[in-house]
Amino acid sequence: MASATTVPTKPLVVIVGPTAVGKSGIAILVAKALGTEVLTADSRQVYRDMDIGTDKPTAAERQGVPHRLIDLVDPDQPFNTGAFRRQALAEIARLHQEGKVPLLVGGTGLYVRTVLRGLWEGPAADWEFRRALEQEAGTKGADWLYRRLVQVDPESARRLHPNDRVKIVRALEVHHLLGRPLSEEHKRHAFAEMPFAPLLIGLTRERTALYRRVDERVELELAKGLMEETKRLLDRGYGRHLGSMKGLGYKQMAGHLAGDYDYAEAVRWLKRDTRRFAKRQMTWFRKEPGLQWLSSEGAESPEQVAERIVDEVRRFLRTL
RNA sequence: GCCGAGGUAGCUCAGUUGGCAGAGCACAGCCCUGAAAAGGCUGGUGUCGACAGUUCGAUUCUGUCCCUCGGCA
Repeated sequence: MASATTVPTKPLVVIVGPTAVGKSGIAILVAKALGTEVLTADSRQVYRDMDIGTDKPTAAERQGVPHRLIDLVDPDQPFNTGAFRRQALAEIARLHQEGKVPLLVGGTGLYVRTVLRGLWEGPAADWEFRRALEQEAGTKGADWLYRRLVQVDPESARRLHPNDRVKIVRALEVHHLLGRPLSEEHKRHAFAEMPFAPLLIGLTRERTALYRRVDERVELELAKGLMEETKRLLDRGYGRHLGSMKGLGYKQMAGHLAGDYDYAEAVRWLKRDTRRFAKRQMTWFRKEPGLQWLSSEGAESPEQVAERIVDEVRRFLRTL
């Protein structure tokens, strides 16, 4: 780990942005121009056999550019930020060794952040413990978890809303496993690592144009067979409770297939939820330090955007 | 033309026995350290169709008019 006083010199180019902004296509062009590969930072594309719903580029679309960090696990295998980061660091190290500029591209803000600024090396999820906690919460009332957190880690309790079950459970889990409050560990870590010299580019578009692209992309995924893909996954025993099946697209299609709502509603909700997701991504990336935004207009071709990025990268590499 | 129903938030509608109007959705802002496409928080001034009347006070009652949707001609 590089300390704050040594200036990192190993370059890392990162392209982030909301879903449907056009990252994948542009990234392939940039990677080609730079003679490198694409490292995908996407928490959904890590799952094998989930292709249409996660909008993985096809072999033809990849144009011979190798893509890494996708298809890492089966849909029922646990995956998490830490696993992603370890594999990402390994790929980055390899590319540096080969004299290539690593290019990290994706929309999962947390994954990108842990590569750029580190991750507190705490214990991974203990699903057994979580299940037991949830069960106890079932009998002792909904606010029992929160009250317990107030006792054990008041700082975390102050930062979390009583309704935020997922994060309350994680804080309790860490305290249970380590005997120390999560809030202290996070405060100490503070995302202060800086292993690379980063160039951080955020792709964006005008909001209504972005939302139009979201709707179009949903329609395209449906036309490509999102429903059939979902059915295939369910038939293979990947149930709705799995984290991978809670992703956009699969969640709505599975709900419809189970008879919860009709097809038109499933599509409407998928579009809505994807728009909301894009909005949340924008909120996340907005506060990523050092990020420079690159807004592309509707008329601008992916080639033109890629060219602007490549120019930026060349300028950046000269400064190292 | 007549009869009926209705005109309230961007949309669908609720409501006020007359007292500064409220839900869902849409949308906007935000939080986030091994589930992160997950999970969570916050945000509602809108000529209550127009004009006049009654009233301390009208979106609510009365009258006239305008518009929309049905039905009958």
